[in-house]
Amino acid sequence: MARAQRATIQDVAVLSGLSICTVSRALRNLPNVSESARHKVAEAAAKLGYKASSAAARLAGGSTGSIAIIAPTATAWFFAQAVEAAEEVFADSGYDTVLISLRNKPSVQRRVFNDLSALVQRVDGILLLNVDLSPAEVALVSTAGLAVASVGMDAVPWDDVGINNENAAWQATSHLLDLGHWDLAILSGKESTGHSVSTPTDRFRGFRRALADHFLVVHPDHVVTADSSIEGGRRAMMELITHRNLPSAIFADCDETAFGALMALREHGLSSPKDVSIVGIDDHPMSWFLGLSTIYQPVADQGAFAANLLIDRLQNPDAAHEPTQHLLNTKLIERKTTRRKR
Amino acid sequence: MARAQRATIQDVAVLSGLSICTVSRALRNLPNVSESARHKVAEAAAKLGYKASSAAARLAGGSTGSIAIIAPTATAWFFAQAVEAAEEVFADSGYDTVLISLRNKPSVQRRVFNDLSALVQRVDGILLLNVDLSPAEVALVSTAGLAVASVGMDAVPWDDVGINNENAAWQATSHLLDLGHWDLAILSGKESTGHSVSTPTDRFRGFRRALADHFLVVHPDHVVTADSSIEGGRRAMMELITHRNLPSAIFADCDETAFGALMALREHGLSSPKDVSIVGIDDHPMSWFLGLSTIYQPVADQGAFAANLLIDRLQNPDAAHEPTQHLLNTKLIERKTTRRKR
DNA sequence: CTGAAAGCGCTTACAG
DNA sequence: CTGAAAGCGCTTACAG
Repeated sequence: MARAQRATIQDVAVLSGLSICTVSRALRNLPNVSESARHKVAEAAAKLGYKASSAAARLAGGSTGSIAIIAPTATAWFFAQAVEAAEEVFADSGYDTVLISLRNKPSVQRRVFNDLSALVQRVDGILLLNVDLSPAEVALVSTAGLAVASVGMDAVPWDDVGINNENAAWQATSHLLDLGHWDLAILSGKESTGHSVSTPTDRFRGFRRALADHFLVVHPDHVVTADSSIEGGRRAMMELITHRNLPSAIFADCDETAFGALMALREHGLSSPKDVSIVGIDDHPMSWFLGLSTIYQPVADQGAFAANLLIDRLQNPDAAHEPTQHLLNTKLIERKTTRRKR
Repeated sequence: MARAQRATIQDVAVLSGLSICTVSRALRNLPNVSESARHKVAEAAAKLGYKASSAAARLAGGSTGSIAIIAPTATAWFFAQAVEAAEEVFADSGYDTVLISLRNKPSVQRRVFNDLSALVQRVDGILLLNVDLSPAEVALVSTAGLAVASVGMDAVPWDDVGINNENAAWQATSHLLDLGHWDLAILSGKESTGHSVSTPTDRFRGFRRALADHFLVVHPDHVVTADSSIEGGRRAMMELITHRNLPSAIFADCDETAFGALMALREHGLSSPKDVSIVGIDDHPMSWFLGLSTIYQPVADQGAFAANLLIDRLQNPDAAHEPTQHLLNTKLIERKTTRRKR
């Protein structure tokens, strides 16, 4: 099976009556090409349906036309959203997106970053989504000579976009407090082991600050660790119900944790908001369905925004530029799982 | 920022004391290389941490080391699962995966398949996930000179893996019938407009056949079209409740449709299984949570299986080979939304 | 079994 | 503003 014969830069040069080199420059919008030459080249290229060979371009030192997205997993709702949004931005800018899932496994993460020098030659940039990097890995990435951007990462020497996690948690907790609850528990995300993702820490901090604003302190018994999943939330809630004591309101670190909590409640013949108010963070589509009060965060927007920052760097490689952090707004969505304490 | 200096095939040749050409052959496990040469090359390559430049290999006519996954969308639960499973297989075989989402837009699909000749030079193979292709597109793909495999597609000249949709629907419907229900409605997926995805048609057929097995026929009023989403299911169920009449049991074309139906029920002060039994297809993680009876289908397995078939073709390109279709088993999971009619 | 040579299709200095 | 030449790092016939 022969592959379809494709036009080469040579064909464009012949048809336009110019040299390969001028064609190359014209096609890449480089300076020092006359308007008439530019026009002829564009015309010839269009007629031939010419597309540069990315392999040849890459080998000769040009761009690869690909951007890698590295995510802790590709299946979680948050990441699927962010990945698709970024992919759209990349595709519209003419880039292929190479998807790399760490599959929530440290061993895979280790392998990916060990082989970074191999990846570097295959892509022009890397978009990191909430990847918990060690300082060594951060250094590796930032010296790889690629454009880099990320979503939801901290203290990192490249552009990042995320939300203010402390504030989001503060909003959620304050909502509970404003409803008259003073007996609060938190189902808290696992502290990260790396150094570039501090989401759980920040959210806990927001919880504590909201309490402090009401002259309340965090009760150790009312801090239960749950990995951010339905099952994790269910387990944490079970623990709270059976081994500790039920507070009147709960802040769940994310919506999926809240779903699990709701489930555990039901298994014990309890329900929300009757027996306990619950608020999460995310605004997962199922939250609407389940009537979960939550803090909305724009997920696709974060992916798209970071992707656009990356494209900007790629297009203005030499523009001097300090790493920036962009925080998108979150918003309380009151539904049915929170109500006034009585 | 200079990219890290990488070892080339030249370096390996010098260190091993052999020619570039022998190194190339040894590295690719081609015949006509002595054991001792193979050994020396392996050693030198390991010492240098050598990795072939995929750009150079590709340009010279070798493989690209990439495989494209094309999916209708990357955000739906089903596709996120299948994509991650396939990505794992590809990564373990040393391939990058290029993710292409059609974003559920015909215009994007058109663009992707128009530009197929450009994509062809960037990847060694294509994995299609439930992509509803026109005959022209099928022809385009199958003559592209690439390895191709798919999930959930029909009448297609390459390997496919899926489930028996007619049987799955039959299982679901028979479950309802076995519980004594004879007054059934179906929330049916939209008929596809292309020619290579017949999931909705097959599922409707299974529904009809199960009824026929009990000497029952499909009542037109009890066939409601719903696109496979929560919102679609909700709308369809609303239609059923307000403009038609409520049957005693419902087969929803997929779990997300069933979720929407459950929601509509609740909005009307009704509930399942009290007022109506509901069964879906998928075994979405939320189904467990909501107690939805459903037909389980292995999703990650389908993605992984198809990915492996693709890798096989890539590794044995000349093995004569008829396109095969592999059907994985489905299984009824009884939970709380279905019960005996009274 | 092994190697010298040509070439894949671009880009990058370097002259003009 | 334009072009001839070299070279990116591989693979593929073709000799030996």
